[in-house]
Amino acid sequence: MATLSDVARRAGVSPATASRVINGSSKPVTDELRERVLAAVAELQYVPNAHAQLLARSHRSAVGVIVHDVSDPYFAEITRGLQRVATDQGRLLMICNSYRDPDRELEYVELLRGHQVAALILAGSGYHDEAFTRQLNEKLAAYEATGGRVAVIGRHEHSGDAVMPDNRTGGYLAGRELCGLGHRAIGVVAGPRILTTTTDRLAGLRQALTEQGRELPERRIRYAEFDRDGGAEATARLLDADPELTAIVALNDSMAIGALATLRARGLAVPQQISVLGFDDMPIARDVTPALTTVRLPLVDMGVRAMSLVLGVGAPTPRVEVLPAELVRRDTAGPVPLSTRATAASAPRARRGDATS
Amino acid sequence: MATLSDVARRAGVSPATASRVINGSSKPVTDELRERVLAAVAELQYVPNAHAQLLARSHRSAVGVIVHDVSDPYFAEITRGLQRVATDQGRLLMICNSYRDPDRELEYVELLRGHQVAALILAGSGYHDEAFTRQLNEKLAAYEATGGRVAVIGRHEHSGDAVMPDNRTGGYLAGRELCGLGHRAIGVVAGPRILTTTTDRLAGLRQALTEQGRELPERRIRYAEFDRDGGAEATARLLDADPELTAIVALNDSMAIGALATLRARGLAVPQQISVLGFDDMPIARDVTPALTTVRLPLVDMGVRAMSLVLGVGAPTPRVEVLPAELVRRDTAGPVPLSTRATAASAPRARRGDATS
DNA sequence: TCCCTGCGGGAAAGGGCTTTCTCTGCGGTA
DNA sequence: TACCGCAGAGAAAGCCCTTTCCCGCAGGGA
Repeated sequence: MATLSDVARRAGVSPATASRVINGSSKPVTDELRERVLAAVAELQYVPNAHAQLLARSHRSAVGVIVHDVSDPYFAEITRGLQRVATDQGRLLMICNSYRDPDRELEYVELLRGHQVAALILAGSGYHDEAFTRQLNEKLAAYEATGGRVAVIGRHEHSGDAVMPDNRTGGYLAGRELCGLGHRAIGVVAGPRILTTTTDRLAGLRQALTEQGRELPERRIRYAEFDRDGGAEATARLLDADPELTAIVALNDSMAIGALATLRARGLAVPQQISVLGFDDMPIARDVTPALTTVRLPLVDMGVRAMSLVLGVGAPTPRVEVLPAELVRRDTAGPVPLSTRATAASAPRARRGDATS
Repeated sequence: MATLSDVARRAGVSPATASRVINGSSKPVTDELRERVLAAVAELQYVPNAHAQLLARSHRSAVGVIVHDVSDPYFAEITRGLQRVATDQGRLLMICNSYRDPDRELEYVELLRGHQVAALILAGSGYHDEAFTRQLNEKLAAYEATGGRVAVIGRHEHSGDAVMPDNRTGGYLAGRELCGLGHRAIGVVAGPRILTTTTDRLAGLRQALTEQGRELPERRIRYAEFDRDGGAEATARLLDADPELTAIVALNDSMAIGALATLRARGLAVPQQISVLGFDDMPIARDVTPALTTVRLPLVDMGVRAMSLVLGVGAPTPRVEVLPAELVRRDTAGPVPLSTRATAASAPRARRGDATS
């Protein structure tokens, strides 16, 4: 690879001058030398070594992002928001997928710190795990002590700036909607119980039901992976245990899509025989049939806010922005069937839950 | 930020020794010194400066990837394959989204070169654009001249290693299937015509129709963005111009989903009144209703192959691996309606194509 | 006893760039 | 004419690591 001194030699100037031309330094360089340098750059196909630059420059520019999985639409939307602001400010983003593995999350904090990022954004649910939370906070604190900025999206564990979707109210809205439609036997297809997102949404849901004098017993909750297959499988288990269910709340849209798949495989009509509610309102929610009734979260906006917090001026006290959840009525939630499911014929048949495959 | 010499000073050793302990060098260090260094690292929360490391180490380890958009399921799947191999070999991936902007693609090649990546993978369609192709090839050649490895996925423009989905045969399969079902009035919802992926798929489709003595006139093709909204909009335009259509081929699944949305909005039953075929078989294809009949591409495998090519031993002559396309029959393609759409009542009504919103 | 060997450790030379500081030479002022 | 100031260019000091090279020392063989 050609280096800066190669360029300088070829142009007959010092490396200092070459550097100034290439970076558009404020220091003036005569046009003739400038031309010569530019010509040499073109001839040698010179590209500056980014590591050397970053090492030599004192100021940090890139921003590190840790998400569970960018290809998950939930995070894809958040990332879109992050990108928008970052691009506007000429920042590069380094995005890492933790795949919901706490250890990997910890590793990535180190890695990004090692890459001298100016700021760090952690998006995704927190964990009910004391030891992990403490470790993470230590690492974040160490990073902040050296001037790094940190913001989290959707997790409580960090004491600094945060953008929080109102998961609890979202759960509440889902519960209230279903109660309003007359449902009593409501099952929940939940994400991993170790995630705070799961428990927050569940708490809101439970509160709504309790207020209406109904209940949400543990036996009507199934925990699984927060994805399509997890939703399909959890729905199958739920139905097997309790064929009387008239509604299912999935704690995110991916799971809801899995739930719809299982219901379809079992021949249960949505929403005539059973209602389904999702959560997040990812783009695909409107394209499934029937279109998914769900709780919308302003995902892109969450990303925008978080990035703005972290790139803007710091605040003496932590800022927490809570973004509201909102119910989006589409076609998967309807009134409770009059006969309360006298027609639950197919449930026992399809025991194996093969919709998951 | 603490530096290596801070650690060394605190441990009372030389930076060389500290470095050896931290990196697990092959050179032996006595246990006592090792302990002291490790203690200092912990106390100072030391994290090595990645840029300094990369600069000091001669060998390059990271791999650069340029895709159109990771959050697009097509590329998410490919990326999954890339990741799998890279992780196995302890390589870091730097993933960049070009958002189908050729200039951005060029920029990212430079950027990644500047970051000293060991290899470069470009995934996504090529462009029918001489000037761009030449520029890109120059840049890639310059990179390869300095020992970089390059592989492309799904584009012909580079003369080196390549992994190619068999787009043409895929298009052919789609066409043959539709012909077999008796369709004659077939419309195409296509991606941007500047993309080779679009033209390759179209070519295969056209070949199949021609073989069956049918034709695919330009007026039955609509070009739009390669995404859901593009598909919805193109379908609306197609239907407005030609209400006699009995089948629509969308050149990728996202567009197919948009097409289904438009058809639903217009009250056209799929597949009873009109058939729809997709392309790619992204995961969501089986979850829409009716489940999408589509042409499957082995996306994950494409990623695996490309990464293997680029990390394995080089070959004197370029290797091109063509991966086969395969028709997946689900529920959106059916026989041509007997009455050849006497019931096309709703098409003129919904002129505005408001399903796109 | 002497020399050689090998082990554990440090000194120092990069790696490629930015940026401060220094130097030269010119035009302008007193 | 002597001096000052400044524009424009270069020298050199880092930035933070890794790794080679070298040195001192202890142990073993002759």
